[in-house]
Amino acid sequence: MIKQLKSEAMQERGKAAERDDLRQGRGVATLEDVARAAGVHYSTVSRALDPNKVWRVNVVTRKHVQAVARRMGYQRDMVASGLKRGRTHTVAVVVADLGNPFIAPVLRGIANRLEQAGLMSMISDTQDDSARLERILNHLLSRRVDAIILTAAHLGDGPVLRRISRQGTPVVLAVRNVPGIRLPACTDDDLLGGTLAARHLLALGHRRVAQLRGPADVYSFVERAAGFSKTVAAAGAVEVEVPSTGLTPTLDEGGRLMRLLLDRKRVMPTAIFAHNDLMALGALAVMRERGLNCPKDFSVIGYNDSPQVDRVMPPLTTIRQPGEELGRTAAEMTVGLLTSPDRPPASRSLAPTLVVRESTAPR
Amino acid sequence: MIKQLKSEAMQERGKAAERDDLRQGRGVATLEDVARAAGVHYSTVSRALDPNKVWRVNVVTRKHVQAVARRMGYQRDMVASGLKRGRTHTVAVVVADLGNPFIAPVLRGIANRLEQAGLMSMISDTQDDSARLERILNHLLSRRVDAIILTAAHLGDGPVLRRISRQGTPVVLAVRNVPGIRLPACTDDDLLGGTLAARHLLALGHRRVAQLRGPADVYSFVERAAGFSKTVAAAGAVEVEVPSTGLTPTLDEGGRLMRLLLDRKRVMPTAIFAHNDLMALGALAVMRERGLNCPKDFSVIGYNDSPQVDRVMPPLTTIRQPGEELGRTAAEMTVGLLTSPDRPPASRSLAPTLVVRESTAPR
DNA sequence: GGCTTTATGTCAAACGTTTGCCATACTGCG
DNA sequence: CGCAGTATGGCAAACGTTTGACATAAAGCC
Repeated sequence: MIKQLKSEAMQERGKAAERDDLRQGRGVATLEDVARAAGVHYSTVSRALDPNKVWRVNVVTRKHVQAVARRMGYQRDMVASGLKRGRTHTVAVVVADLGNPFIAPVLRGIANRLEQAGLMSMISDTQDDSARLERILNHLLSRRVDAIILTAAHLGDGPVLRRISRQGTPVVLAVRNVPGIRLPACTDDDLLGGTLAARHLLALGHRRVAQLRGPADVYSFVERAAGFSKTVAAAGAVEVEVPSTGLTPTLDEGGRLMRLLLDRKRVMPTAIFAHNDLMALGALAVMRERGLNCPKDFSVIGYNDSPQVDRVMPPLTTIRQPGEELGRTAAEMTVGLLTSPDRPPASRSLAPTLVVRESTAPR
Repeated sequence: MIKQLKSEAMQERGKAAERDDLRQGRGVATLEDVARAAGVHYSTVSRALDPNKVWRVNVVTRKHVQAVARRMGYQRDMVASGLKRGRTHTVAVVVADLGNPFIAPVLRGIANRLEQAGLMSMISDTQDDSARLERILNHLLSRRVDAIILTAAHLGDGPVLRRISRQGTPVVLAVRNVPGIRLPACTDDDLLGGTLAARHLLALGHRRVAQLRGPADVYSFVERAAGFSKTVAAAGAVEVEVPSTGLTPTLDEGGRLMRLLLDRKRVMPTAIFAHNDLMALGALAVMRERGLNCPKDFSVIGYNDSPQVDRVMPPLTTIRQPGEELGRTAAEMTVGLLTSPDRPPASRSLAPTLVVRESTAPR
């Protein structure tokens, strides 16, 4: 009965004010606009719309306020909210190269999981350059992103990452790890991946092999190289050295290394382990332009199982990294870190698998 | 002389305060921290660090403040600044599908241009779903992004876009246009693209052709279809209808349509125009699984010239959209819109080109 | 010397939310 | 009826920056 009255009174107050629904700022309603229209104080509106605070407001008032807010199309201003609460509900995702098709599933995994948690992802591209990375990280810090998922780490980035982390923004490493850093990471087991690649080539009877190496300051490639070399050596096979490593793990660099290898007038390998699919594709292109055939002249194995490499010519044998799962898990860890910052999630390493196609053949 | 004194006094004041450089909040310096350390009012710090306001502060003070700020690693809090100024220096880029390799160059073009203007890009993926798009747009609004570059528009999105635009956030259309909307757009000339595809097939002697259509509510595909059909009809050739259109322009849908076409026990086309490369690839996969050969049994032409389609089997004939340029131009328009909101940039339509490879052959 | 300029810094009010605290009114209880 | 207890809403101070308005002092001018 009393509630009834209350409600009616509110509607009266309401009507009077609703005529000029919005002040004419941006065409967006603020708490104060809604408050005026609903005939209550704006703090009440704030509470009525905050699931964690609704219990502070009477159910009748709440319904009324919510209705008015909905009608006016009120949307909480995340900037103001972010300033006050210190949470922007934004997670930055830093990638090395958006042009690498492998990254797409990772991003999808991340975005999907983050969205479930009400977080948005903000993607930036370092172009595999540490200086750019540092600039980007500073920028992100000043934007107060809630966390950073970094898939573009180089070995030398440790100090910067520690600084960022110390300043209070959680950092989660994905895909690329940095050894010795105390940061949760979700990566592929690259040592195993390199081993699988070597075993496959050895099993096909290859005794002279070579690697087209990715950047030496990226841990993933260091590990792939190590796993590969160790396995090759253990089998007593010989590894032919390519006199350079890729500056970036890209098509062009893969091509450059392949040319370098071919131009050395020395003993040739019969099989090649490219540190990622893009480099493998680059190498294949060079082979084609020199009239060489894969897998006849060279067996080639890539890494990542990027989308579409099953359709190139020849379909690429490769090591599959579980891209989407890596992304999802990294996002999962990030969410965990945000909800309970005290207990940081344990790092995880996911096992890659060998995918045999037609770019590798028995010797 | 006087300035000298001033400077010394400042240093005195400074020293006293610098001992406890930071209040212990987040490990980040605020204007007030810097002000205390430098012995001036925080508004002075704000001005000393704002290129547009430095003239308001004496050169000695300025140098001093800047030095202190640098030493303390001060970084302007973009959230607070955004709240006050109403500019977040963030541009949202909305894409339909990050898994579409064609989008990578577009994004690179956008990011590079925006970065020059001191803007960050925030990427989100609608998965080609209008409901998701609306949710995302609302979210972006509440985050007060400075502008939105939309590459994922559907025909039905007009009202939503108008609403967003009316509420004060500039929207620029890229890649996909929406006819009749008064929004600057930077798109490919899809009508021409469809025409080029048809001409190419006709020139090869094909008289029965079919289209694997992208979503009927995306203008790009409508245009491609129109350009193609018109040209085919004008030449007196016959267009075999596929009894469905792709729900999304993806690999799977391309495959589905191809199956549908093959399963109809009716007259078969000799050439196929897939509305994008992904759909073409999907169709090729189905052909392979049915033991059909491209280009022997069917010539196939795609659209976009996505990265890597020159390496698939058979290398894909396709219509090239200038992805990076599309992105760069859209970003350019956005920057223009932000610097002079009064005079909106004119829409632009870039011409596509035919890229002939091996998936098309004479009939 | 008294006057107006000009240069430079400080003050304080925003921006839109969030939230601890207070005021009020109502409830239940002896 | 008086009092503690509870439910509910308002008040106002933050969050960190920006910026118009003001204060102060020095400089220029007659």
